[in-house]
Amino acid sequence: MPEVDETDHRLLRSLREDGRRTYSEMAKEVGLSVAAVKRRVDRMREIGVITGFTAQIDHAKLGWGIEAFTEMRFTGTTGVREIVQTATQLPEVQAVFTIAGDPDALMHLRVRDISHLQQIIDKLRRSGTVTGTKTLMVLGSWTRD
Amino acid sequence: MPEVDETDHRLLRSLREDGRRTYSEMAKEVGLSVAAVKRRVDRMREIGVITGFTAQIDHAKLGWGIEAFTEMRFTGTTGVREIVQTATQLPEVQAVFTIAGDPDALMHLRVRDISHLQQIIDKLRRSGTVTGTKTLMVLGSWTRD
DNA sequence: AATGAAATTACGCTGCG
DNA sequence: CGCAGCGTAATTTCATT
Repeated sequence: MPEVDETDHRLLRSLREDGRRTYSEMAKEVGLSVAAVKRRVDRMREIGVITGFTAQIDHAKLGWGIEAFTEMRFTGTTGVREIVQTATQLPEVQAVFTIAGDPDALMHLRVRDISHLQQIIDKLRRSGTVTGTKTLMVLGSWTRD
Repeated sequence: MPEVDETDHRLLRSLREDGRRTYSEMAKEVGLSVAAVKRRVDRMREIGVITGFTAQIDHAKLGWGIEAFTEMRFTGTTGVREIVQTATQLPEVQAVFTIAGDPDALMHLRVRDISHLQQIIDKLRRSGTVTGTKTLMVLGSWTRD
């Protein structure tokens, strides 16, 4: 569906590195005019290749220093929608991945400290049809870009 | 340590929702002048609360439709640095989390298709001192914002 | 120390060729 | 796609509390 050529990919890479980069900067990078770059970026937003822009935050500096992944298992009758809805209401849940096989879901959590983590896991366990959890504590992380 | 007040938090929320939001928009939101908003955002970048800005991409629309998490275990002699360095050289690796306990690391992967996934897992397994892997295939995901 | 207003520069945006 | 023109935003400076 989307025709995204090599120039578009270069623009994407540039915007992933710095989402506030100006069109004139990118125009120099790819050797096009400012207007052409804007049209390409606008188009990629329209077709949904670019879904948005966001600020990257150092959560540890805001006092949310603990990061964890929790694997969750549910009863056979539990639907995906319920899983996600339960989790999204907790601000500590950064992301929910539904999984093929075992476990049923993987949740990315951010909390202030260990007792906070325990509290959130307890909430998740109590919320409905959870049959088991296993939590992986993150010691360090690296993310592309 | 960063003093981040309630106004700063409102600006952070605003910029996480839309990283290209203008200072004048945010100024209206928080009831300050454009200059004051810019100073606050600049300051949060300086102290490292805001680490950058980035474009959000729909990788499926670019043909990278498969997402997975791979848990990895290593020999006792393997250092964290080696683990991360191995992974970061593969463009398919989106993120690496080193973990307390079992497993030793969790890798977030994006690939074009299943055979591509197999190929990457093979590469990871062969690269050094891996003693075991377990891969969780992502069926669906939800991310805050 | 942080703010607002004013002035300058740069950028975003649109229409036309 | 490039060019050109106009409007808007970013950025710096200065003055104020």
